[in-house]
Amino acid sequence: MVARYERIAAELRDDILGGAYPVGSQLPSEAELAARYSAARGTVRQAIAVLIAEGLIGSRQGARRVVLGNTPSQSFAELHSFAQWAKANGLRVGGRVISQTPRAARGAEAERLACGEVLEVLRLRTLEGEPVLIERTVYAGWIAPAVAALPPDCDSVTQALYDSVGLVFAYGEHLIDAVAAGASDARLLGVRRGSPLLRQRRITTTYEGRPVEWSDDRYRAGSVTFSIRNSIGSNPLVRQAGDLRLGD
Amino acid sequence: MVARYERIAAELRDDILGGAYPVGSQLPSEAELAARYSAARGTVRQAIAVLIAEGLIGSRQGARRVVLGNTPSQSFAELHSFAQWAKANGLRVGGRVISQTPRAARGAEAERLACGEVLEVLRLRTLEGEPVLIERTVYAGWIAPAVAALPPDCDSVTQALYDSVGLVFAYGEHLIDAVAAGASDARLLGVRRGSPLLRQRRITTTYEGRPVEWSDDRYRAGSVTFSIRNSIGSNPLVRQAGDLRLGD
DNA sequence: CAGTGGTCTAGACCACCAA
DNA sequence: TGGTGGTCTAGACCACTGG
Repeated sequence: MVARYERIAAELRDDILGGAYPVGSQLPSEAELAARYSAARGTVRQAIAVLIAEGLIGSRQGARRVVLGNTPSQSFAELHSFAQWAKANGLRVGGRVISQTPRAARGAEAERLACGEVLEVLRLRTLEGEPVLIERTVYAGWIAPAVAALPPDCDSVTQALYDSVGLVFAYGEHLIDAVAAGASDARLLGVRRGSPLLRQRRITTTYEGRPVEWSDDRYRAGSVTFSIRNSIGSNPLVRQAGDLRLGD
Repeated sequence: MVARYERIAAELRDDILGGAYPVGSQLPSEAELAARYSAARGTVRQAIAVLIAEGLIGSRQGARRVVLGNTPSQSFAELHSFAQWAKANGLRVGGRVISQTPRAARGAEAERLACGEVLEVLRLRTLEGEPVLIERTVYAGWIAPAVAALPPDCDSVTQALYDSVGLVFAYGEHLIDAVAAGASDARLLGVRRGSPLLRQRRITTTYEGRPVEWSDDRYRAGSVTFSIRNSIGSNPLVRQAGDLRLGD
């Protein structure tokens, strides 16, 4: 069951990506679109909110909406899983578990993951055969057995945990910065010690807000880039969650 | 004139940040909130969409909404301006222009900025007196005169351009990755050559989608962190614009 | 000033989750 | 099965942009 506004959004998106509305041009008014699609104004607004959130169009009170871009942007949804992101981009992903260690929670881990026992897993991930990512993931105790039961060459942990125990990685917070490669980072990724790595630390929770994992992921410089689109203004449907923070 | 839904959102936000609804707990139903605030359901939903976009609460069909976090998150709006972000965080910002060069657009610049003549400005920015950021900004020709007229120690270019010519930096796209410090980066930031820098390349446009600037900003490692909150699921009001990309 | 998007209402039906 | 959030409608008024 695809919602009406989703179909309208899809049509408008195709029009924009297809060049019917060039960058800088104006979209038809809400009233026109409502008539064209025989939908209520609210439904059209919902469709437009989707495109605004994708960064394709801009909006402000009193003026016609403007096309800002014509490059498709995937949602951050894929950011939850390296494997799913790679697959969506048609890339061959691989990897293996380097080490897997049950231990007591240390420092802030106990609070962050809301548990005392954790499972630490170190994985090396490859893209098109090249090592690009080191994942140091700490899983909460309650999910540790399911993680430990996975095969060491499992390509998508997210998918595997969904299939095996129905776990959904629903929400995430990500902290992104740059760090120098340590000795083990350098050896595993095949770069020199001290060379720059893009670090993404994230905490993931279930739909209920229960913490699942805390991970420190380090990408080889040049292998991947984060992309964000934003806008100022008071339009609440546009607002992005995220900001620049002080260094830890 | 503050909208009704903004005030409702503010009240709910205060309740969450104040601990009235702990992380993991459930929010009242839409019907309850509508009654409490004497507002229509749609208005309450709009308020809730704000909090969802801030990453404070999660939502899915059929289940009560859940509190996901209780740390305030500024919008990406501040990401448009280093000075405004710093000010919002109570930090003292400084900086100076290192060089300023009018020249012809090179390579992809002409297309990206939709102009032939550009102004390249190199700035060093400081936070609490410490150098943390190098900005290499290329301004489109049409705004170059206004930029050139700014004082060399101008703290907020965004603010100054708004005051002087009414220019608004309305939309932005940001590409974030890690690079090694080059010779001049290292000298200006006071770090060793080859040490990791967090790079944020961005293109900024007006409300009309007209490109204003293209910038390559490099932060000293450890000085700042990007933070992003996301969620999976089909809720259109939640969707974030942004994704992980292949290296350039 | 006309046109446009932003806000708000009141009500309806449906899909989904949990008990 | 009852309650909840997701979708959709039809209409109203207001704030703002632009000529």
